[in-house]
Amino acid sequence: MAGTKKSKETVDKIKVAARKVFLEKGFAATKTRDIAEEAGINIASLHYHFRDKDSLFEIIIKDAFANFTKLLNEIFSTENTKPFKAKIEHFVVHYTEFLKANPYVPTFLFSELQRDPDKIKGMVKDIRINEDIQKELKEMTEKGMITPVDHANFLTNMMGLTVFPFLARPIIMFKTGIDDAEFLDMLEKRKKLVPEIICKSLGLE
Amino acid sequence: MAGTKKSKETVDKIKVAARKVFLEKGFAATKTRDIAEEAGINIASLHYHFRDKDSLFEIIIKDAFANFTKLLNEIFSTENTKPFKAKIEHFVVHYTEFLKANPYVPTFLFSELQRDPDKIKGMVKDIRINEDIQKELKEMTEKGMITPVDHANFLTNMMGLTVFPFLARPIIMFKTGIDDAEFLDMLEKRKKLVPEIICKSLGLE
DNA sequence: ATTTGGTTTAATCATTTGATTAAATTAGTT
DNA sequence: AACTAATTTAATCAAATGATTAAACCAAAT
Repeated sequence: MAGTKKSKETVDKIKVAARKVFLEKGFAATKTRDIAEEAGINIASLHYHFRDKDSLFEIIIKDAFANFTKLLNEIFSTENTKPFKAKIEHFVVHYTEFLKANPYVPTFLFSELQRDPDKIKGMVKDIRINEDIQKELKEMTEKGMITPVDHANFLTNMMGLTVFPFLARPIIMFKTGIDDAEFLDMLEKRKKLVPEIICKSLGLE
Repeated sequence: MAGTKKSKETVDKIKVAARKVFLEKGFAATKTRDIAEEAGINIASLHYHFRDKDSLFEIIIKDAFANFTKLLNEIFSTENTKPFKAKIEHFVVHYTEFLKANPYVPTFLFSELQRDPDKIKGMVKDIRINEDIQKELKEMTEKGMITPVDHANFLTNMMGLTVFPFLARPIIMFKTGIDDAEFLDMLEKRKKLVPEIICKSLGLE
């Protein structure tokens, strides 16, 4: 077919641009013209490759969510034989780095999911982490290694402590008067701090 | 002056409606017509009492932020002589109840602050909590009661553990398969759990 | 070189949306 | 009751915005 190659480039340019603008501004504040301009293409071309604003958004948010949750499954897989604390460290390090590279993702996801909570159902099913974590927590409890915890609270705590600094970043920076470098340093230290907090809360070690 | 009383009612109706719609949908997704309809008034009346959409929004977001941070100052005031753990419990209980009554506030604030980070400067200055907490943490450290922590991490952890469940609520509920009642129960238990985690992390008690 | 089919563009449409205007209405004052 | 000033309303405007159309363009096949 003719022109196929060039088209693929355009599709990619649009996706990259759409991802950038949607993540920064959210769905409603994003204008199709913003995306077209960011991509350096015509608005009509956008509609030629993607039916409309909604379907383009659908693709971007699904992708963002998949990226965000991808790591989870690997790290806490039962096939992973690392010590539990090492898994937690792995989690915190990986998500801290991911969020440093994708700072807009959490606010974007939470805010768009709040506007359309049903959207979750189609996206969250890939997360298979629960069963594995639940199993490992149960085993460790039975061996007397940790205080009993349900996996919902465990995950909430670990994710909350990891993600929250990124959500509250402007407030933290402004109130403590630290600059970007110092904030990054804080994140760096939290790679050790957060796993310690979680382990202490479990009575582990 | 004539009509003053009726006008005050209208102003209140508009504020209540604006708060509701802005918090649920965010600035960009909110149409002035949505607010007018919710308030049961005419669009022009909205512009008569508030210059434009922006200035109405300004009022709402400032109010939301003030409400959100109001409790902070009281609870951790140096004039408050409660044991430190009791202050933490107080914090978690109060914020959990506040967020149960105002579930849209965190996502709304984080997402709007991300879109316009400079807006913070005008809003966060009322938070006087830092000095007091910093002082109390320092004193306890010197007395050998706790492991050293800086107040930025302390606040981040305490707020993160308290607020995060509300942000991730739809995900938590869907993945764990719990219903509203069970989620509220989880929140209830976290009123004890979170202070324990924080205290353990400090080596307190 | 011409044809063919996919792709891109400029121009334009219809609707939405923030905002305004001028008239109508209401409540207090004389 | 008539007047006055504040408030509310219906009607409308201008700009922004999502989407479409028809023509131009480009690359491969014949």
